[in-house]
Amino acid sequence: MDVARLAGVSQKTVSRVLNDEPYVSADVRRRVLDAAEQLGYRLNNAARALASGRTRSIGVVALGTALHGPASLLMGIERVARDTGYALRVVSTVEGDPTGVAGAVGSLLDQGVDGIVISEPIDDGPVPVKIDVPVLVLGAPPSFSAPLVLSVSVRAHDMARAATDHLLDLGHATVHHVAGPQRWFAAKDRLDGWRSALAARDAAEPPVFEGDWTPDSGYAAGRQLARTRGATAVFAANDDMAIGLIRALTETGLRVPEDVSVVGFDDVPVAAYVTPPLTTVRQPFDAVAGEGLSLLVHAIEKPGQALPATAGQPVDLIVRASTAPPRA
Amino acid sequence: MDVARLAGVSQKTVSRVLNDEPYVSADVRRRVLDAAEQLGYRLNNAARALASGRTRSIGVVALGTALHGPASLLMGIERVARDTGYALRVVSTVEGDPTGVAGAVGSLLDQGVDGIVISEPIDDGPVPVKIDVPVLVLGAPPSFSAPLVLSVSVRAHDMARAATDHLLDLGHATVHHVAGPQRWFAAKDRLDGWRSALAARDAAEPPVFEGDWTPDSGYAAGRQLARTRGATAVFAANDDMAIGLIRALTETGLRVPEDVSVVGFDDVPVAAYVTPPLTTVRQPFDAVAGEGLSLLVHAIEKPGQALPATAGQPVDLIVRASTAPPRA
DNA sequence: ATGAAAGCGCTAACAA
DNA sequence: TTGTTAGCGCTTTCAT
Repeated sequence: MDVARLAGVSQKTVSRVLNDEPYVSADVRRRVLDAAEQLGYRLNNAARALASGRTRSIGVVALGTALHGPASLLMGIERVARDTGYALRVVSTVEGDPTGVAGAVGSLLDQGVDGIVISEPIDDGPVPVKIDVPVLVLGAPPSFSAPLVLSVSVRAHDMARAATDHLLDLGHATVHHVAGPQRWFAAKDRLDGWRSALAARDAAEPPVFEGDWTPDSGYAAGRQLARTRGATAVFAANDDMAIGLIRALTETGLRVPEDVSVVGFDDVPVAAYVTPPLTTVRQPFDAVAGEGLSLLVHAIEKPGQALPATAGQPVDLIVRASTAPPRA
Repeated sequence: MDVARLAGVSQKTVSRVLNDEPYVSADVRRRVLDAAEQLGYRLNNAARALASGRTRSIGVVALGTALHGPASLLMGIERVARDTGYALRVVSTVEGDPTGVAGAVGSLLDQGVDGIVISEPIDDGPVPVKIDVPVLVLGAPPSFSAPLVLSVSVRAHDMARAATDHLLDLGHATVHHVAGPQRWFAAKDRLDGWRSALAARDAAEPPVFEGDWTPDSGYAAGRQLARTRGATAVFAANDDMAIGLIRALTETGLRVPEDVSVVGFDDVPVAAYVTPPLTTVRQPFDAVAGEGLSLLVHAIEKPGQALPATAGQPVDLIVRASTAPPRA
């Protein structure tokens, strides 16, 4: 190889230097580095992967959407992966794709990855793929056959519960829920949290409106809710739907929070600036991504070893002006 | 290789079948496919890349943000890449990273990619990296040394101009601008478009407020603008800032659109549901991603051949309730 | 502390 | 239509 020749050493020594392996004299190291620099040399990743059996990359199955939650999570994953020295390969599960998560995972396996992150998957049924690398599932129950399946939760259940409790604490008799699409685990978790909060107080459980995360669907729910007698508090499964909901209520002459209190979910950047500023709950995307990836990298690099304990994230309810006690 | 033995053919024939190459009899193809299926066999991508010199992957330099624009673009890119049979490797440029785009590109080159997409880059200065694959720049001027640099524009300039013209057409004497951070080409384009619209009508050019895309910065601009005499129309460089701006205006007793008209940029999902519904301009992210990637894939697969002509995207101004003629 | 040889699993080029 | 022979550029293993 050229670098080796230029530095007057063997190929193996170049490999040693470039991989920061021990047993290289400072002098040789310098010569090799200079030669590599001069030649603009970069290690060929395909060859390394072939020879070593490791790709130094992590595959992510993402949802093909620019929604705040999934997008934030993906960016968090990218950042941590890069920090830990792994490259990222991204595949997203498309709406109409019959192969769903299985297809996405298969594609990552074809590409060759050392680990896989499945980010906030939707419920697609079983994943009939033999996975031979560790898998990290973010925000949903693990349901794969793989040598090791890790899971880190965003604690959406607890957050939804806190949001509902907040409304109940304010004195509302019960809380309505505008849910997300129930094929999403994230949506299911929030609904469960809401439900358990109601159950704990023996509050009546009103019928659920199932939206699709868009403000449009929140708006539609709001139109319907405005016709519902005695609805004084609503918990929406994301901020976008909450905003659509508030608009519908406002248009029908109801005031927020005087007539109806609304809580959202996500704390999107505009949540503090809409009218009224939205009470919501903030998801610790970065923390979840960081914690999950550390686990995954650990599993990749030290297979078989016990995993480090993880902290668990706090629930972060942000009270703004869209919630108030019900009128007397 | 096992599959070859099981199917009773040579390794090369297996390769032929799995790559859909011609000159394989239907019978042999079946046997090979069956054997591969039975063994759960997948081609080793590292070995293919090493032997063929192609990775069948495209690298994306993304902005490490979940903002609507960049996130939408990334998802659009992913979709098209997958459709065209390329895997995606994503690196994002981090805020404080001194190596910026150059570092990100270097990392992709290390990984090995057949082409690179630089998505809405910020102005980082020159990129001192020898790139040896075609590069596609989305939404910014090409400024790299590479065998081929393609560029597809979102036409932010024209859109900003249309937004400003809309306000001017309504009868406003001039239009204020809340700009994005000027290190972003996207922000610069919008400012230029605004400026040229004003110049074309000989309208006075008020001082620019430079925000950072967040509603907070729009809010700050709004506080300042509320104190500005004669400000009746504002064009904000994105919807989030427009929403913050409207809040500040409203809090100081000004009404939108009666006292001040506001136009945003992006058409985020909630734009139609805030109060008042926001007049804005929609960026054709999917179309831009699709067009750009087709070009890039063409350049990768048919180097040297003339590129197909591209359509160019229409400007899509969406007039809602946040704009009106100035009061008499 | 350094080097030589073998081979990772494929595809390219050429035969047959 | 199928098979043979070489590598691709590294890392591994074993010497030295």
